[in-house]
Amino acid sequence: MPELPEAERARQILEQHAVGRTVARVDDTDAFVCRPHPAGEIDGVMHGLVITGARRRGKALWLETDGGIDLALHLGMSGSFRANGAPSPRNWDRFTIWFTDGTHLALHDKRRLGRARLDADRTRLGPDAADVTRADFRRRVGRGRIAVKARLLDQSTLAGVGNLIADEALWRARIGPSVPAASLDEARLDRLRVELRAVIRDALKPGGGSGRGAFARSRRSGTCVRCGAPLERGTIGGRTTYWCTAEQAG
DNA sequence: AGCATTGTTTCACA
DNA sequence: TTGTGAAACAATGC
Repeated sequence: MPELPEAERARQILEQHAVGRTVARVDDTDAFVCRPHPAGEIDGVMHGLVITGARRRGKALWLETDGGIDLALHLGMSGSFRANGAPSPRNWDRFTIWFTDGTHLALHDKRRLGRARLDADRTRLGPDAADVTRADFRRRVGRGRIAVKARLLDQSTLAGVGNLIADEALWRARIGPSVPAASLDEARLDRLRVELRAVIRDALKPGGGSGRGAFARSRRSGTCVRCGAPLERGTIGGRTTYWCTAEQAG
């Protein structure tokens, strides 16, 4: 599920169930999720620290502590947070923080592509896609021979756009996903930014989500819900991509 | 059985 | 050196 909107919801869970609490113990025994930390290292560092903030940039999440150390958390492809839940089946809780008040918070992640690590490097992360400025968007997205969709998926260009939101925004802006990023003029870049932000805004609403837009219905039916033309399917930027053959020709 | 999956990192190559 | 694309990563669901 996780793209920017899901990451923001996850951040709110952290805000509600972690901020203000003191860490009693951490289960960091999943070596893959906690890479490169050996088991016990995060636990040792976090023990006794108070969580002072829950922050997000794009899909990257992190908890701030009164020890000046950040705990970075990433949902990967299938992660979510469960507060005070019953133990999940098949040990799908990959990382758990217990607090001194008896509550706990678990990173539930079937595929184990989620991450928990200390002092992660966020310097190469671009501006958050939800509030990137028009000038910034033009400069960062509208460059290079790379397909515009691949550019949108690059987290150092913009932070937060994933496969579904990229397809949805390009469809709404009527831009072909494979056109070179630098071939878009300012008007089209502005249009893309407006639609991208609208997609994110809708997905942040209650009942929304990254795969709940109008284009998601087209994707299921194989037909553009706007014009009725068949959708094309291909691979762009390493991800399966759908687009309308009539409206997104160029 | 085989293929696809809403993400990131690493590696090869131009 | 920089930009680009493909493969690898892990596990599940169809």
